[in-house]
Amino acid sequence: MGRTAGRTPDDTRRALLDAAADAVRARGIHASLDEIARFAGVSKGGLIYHFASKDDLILELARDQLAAFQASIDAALDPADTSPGRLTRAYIRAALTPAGDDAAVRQSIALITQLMTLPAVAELARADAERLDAALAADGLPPDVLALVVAAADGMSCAPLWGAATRTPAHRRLTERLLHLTRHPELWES
Amino acid sequence: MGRTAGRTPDDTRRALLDAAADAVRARGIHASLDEIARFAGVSKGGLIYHFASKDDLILELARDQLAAFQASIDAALDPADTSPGRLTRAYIRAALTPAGDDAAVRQSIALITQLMTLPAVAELARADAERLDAALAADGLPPDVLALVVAAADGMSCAPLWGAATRTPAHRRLTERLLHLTRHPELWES
DNA sequence: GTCTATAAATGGATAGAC
DNA sequence: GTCTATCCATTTATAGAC
Repeated sequence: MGRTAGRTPDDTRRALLDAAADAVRARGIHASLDEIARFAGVSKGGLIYHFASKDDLILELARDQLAAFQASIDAALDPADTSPGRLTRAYIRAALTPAGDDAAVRQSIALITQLMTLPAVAELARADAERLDAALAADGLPPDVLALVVAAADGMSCAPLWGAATRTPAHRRLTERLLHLTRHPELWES
Repeated sequence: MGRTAGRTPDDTRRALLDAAADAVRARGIHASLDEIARFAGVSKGGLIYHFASKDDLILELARDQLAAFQASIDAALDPADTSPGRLTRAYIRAALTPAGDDAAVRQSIALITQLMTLPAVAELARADAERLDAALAADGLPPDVLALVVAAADGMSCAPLWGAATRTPAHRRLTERLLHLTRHPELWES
């Protein structure tokens, strides 16, 4: 008894994580458990059954978001591309192209900054960034070119944070130019 | 009566804004008024005398931070430099060099993201970014070069947000390279 | 101009019913 | 497996003393 027809515990958990993401995006990290729970169609008590505390919920949400970004990098890997810089190209595409419904991926940057209010999340994100940096460093590009390309991609993907204009022709051209540079690093090194 | 010896109302206001900045950096946007007030050496009641509400305090703090960043750009303007790109170079220096005690300027990025939880602050920051973008667009550099250089500077200055490594040799080299590019835009345009 | 005391609201978490 | 009811801590904001 008690099981709501048509929703498994995993479904409920998924719904709660999604609701938490929406609520935090909209209201910031202080979105209340009550708000999140109602948004997911459960009660506050129901939420607490699935996540032991608010901190626990936020930490799991952070894990979920970081995993989603990594998944979008993996999805952007071109199997036919075996040249140096293939991971870097996937990173650029994942960070800058609104592929699929990945407008969400862009927004998740703003979300992560909210989640990082929690020290445990900050540490998780730091470790994740370190892992990614190491992988990129081993991607076969000259360090100077890698630094430029990653910085530019990060800068463009952060722009929405400030409400700056994005998806302008200049930005699209720049994205292409960065991808081109990873294939011809000598253009920058020379 | 009542006036605490040796501190004018403006001094108190300044102390409260500084304390709020410290508290929000340390504890996030949910730092309590009580905390902030004690840190500034006033009572909660004293704080509320100077700022009508917490939202008011946060909004004024955001104005203060944006003005400080603009001031550091102005300070980085080279009077002897009259070539196209002089404002862009000042922007790069302000965003990337820890001049003076401007380690605070770097940290203020993380602070602003916290403050943007407040919709009024988000709007303020958006308008400020728009103003800055317009000024940079009128700086005389080819749009493609401007887009690259600003994106790369933004990306490097955002890196600490993720706890990523910063001030590495590669970053210092990249900063110099970006400044160089603003003086020789044909290197990228060609 | 600043403080104390307190009101009023909200949020996180627990206990136990169903 | 989920909900209701409730407790307790925290927080913003007010009222009024000094």
